[in-house]
Amino acid sequence: MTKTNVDESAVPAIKNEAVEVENLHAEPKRDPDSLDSILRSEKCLQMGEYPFGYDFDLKSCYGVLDSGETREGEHDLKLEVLDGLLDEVDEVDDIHAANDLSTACTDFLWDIEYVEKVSEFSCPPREGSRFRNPPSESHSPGCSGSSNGANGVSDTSTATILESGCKNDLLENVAICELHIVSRSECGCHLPVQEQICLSSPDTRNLDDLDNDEHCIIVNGMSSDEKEKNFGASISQKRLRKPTRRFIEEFSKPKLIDVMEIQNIPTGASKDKYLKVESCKEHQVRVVADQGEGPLSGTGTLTSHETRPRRGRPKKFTPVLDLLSEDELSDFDDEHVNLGRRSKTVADRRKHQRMWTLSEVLKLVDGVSQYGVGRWTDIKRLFFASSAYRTPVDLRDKWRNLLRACSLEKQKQKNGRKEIEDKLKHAVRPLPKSVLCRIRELATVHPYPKDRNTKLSRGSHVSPPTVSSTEVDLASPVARNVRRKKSS
DNA sequence: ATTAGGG
DNA sequence: CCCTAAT
Repeated sequence: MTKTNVDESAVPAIKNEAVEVENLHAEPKRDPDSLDSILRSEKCLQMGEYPFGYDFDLKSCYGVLDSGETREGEHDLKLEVLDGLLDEVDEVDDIHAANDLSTACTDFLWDIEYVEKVSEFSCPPREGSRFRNPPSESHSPGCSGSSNGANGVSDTSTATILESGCKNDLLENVAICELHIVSRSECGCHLPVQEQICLSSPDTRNLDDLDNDEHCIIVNGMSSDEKEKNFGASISQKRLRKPTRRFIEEFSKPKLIDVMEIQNIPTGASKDKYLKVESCKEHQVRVVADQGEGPLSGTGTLTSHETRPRRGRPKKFTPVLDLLSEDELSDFDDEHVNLGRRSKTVADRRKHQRMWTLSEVLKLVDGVSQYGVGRWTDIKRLFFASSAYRTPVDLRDKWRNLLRACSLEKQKQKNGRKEIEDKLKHAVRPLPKSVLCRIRELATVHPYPKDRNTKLSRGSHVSPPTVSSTEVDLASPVARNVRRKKSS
């Protein structure tokens, strides 16, 4: 009896999974036929009715997933177009946001269902007739028992969960569930995970030079083979409950760090994550609620679509809980969990870091040369319109850092001191000399507010009109009006 | 809402 | 990168 029961709980999981995959990759409004039926069936699923067979759902889902060459090519087409437009619009973010929204609601319902299942785990299925599990279509390997289920999972997942210390017998079922949760996170349902795959590809330099937008394209451009593989895997995994994004983030962290270290990308704040995970051993239950608000993106460095909502400027709040995105839901949880200890550690603050690519720096330099220092909003509008991350403040911060780097370089040239050499060596990504040059020139034309006095005093006289850089001259009409704080 | 400055 | 104060 127990056996059948497990099977049944697996079935809706699979269906749910499939639907989510669909949601993830097809922004609605195309192909009313299959999509509608899927959505409808999803709805029914939530209500506990299964008018369509398991068979049907799988087929339609696969059909959609294969959309590459079938009649549903429209989906891919649209995605491609979107990706192509990345430089102009931010729609991709919206898409993913939409997905989050749609899945969040489903998950809410699903959680309820899940609780039911667990609570009557040992009881014979009362509503068993609803679930059909045609052997012919069974894509789920070893769904017949808990141990089998665990075997179906990748080593990493298993290790991770063991690491998390799910030793409690009472939690055994939960543990199984979590195995699948984690495995799901590695199945490529979430784009960031897919990106890991991409990032492990050999050509690191290229990635570095690419814009993050371009990352996105790469990710979406994954060969259909890989896609199929991933989705196939995801569908075949039994999953009882979708993890919160925070959960995924925590437990996939080690992998991210591995990738980063291979690439020599400094992990920065990520180290804190380790500590956090460690501490979670003791408070398993808290794992879900107590994590940062970021999606699997983690240190945004590796993310493709990063929808990091900036804390400083919260967009309009939607009072209705059901309408909140998953991130916001997590935040909501956080509010309750954190009520007691509101203090935020440094680790919490610096969770989102996105490495500045060379092209971004160039854009920034261009922007400064055009607008001058201080009009960060304008620069953002003109040069970083496509990157939702990078707020004007970020630009300013980056510029500050660039200047710092330049001055460091200068010091090195002046007196080749060892300290400075070391500092430069440890610098994350030594900037090309040309860029450094431009920055230095701009620095003299548009001195950064704070350094203004020091620079002016030390450099005795700055010669404004003597700028060699061409684009600065081109932009000078604008730049000159800008923010020349009279040095009183 | 934007910017500067500090952490 | 985040936060806060000032504008």
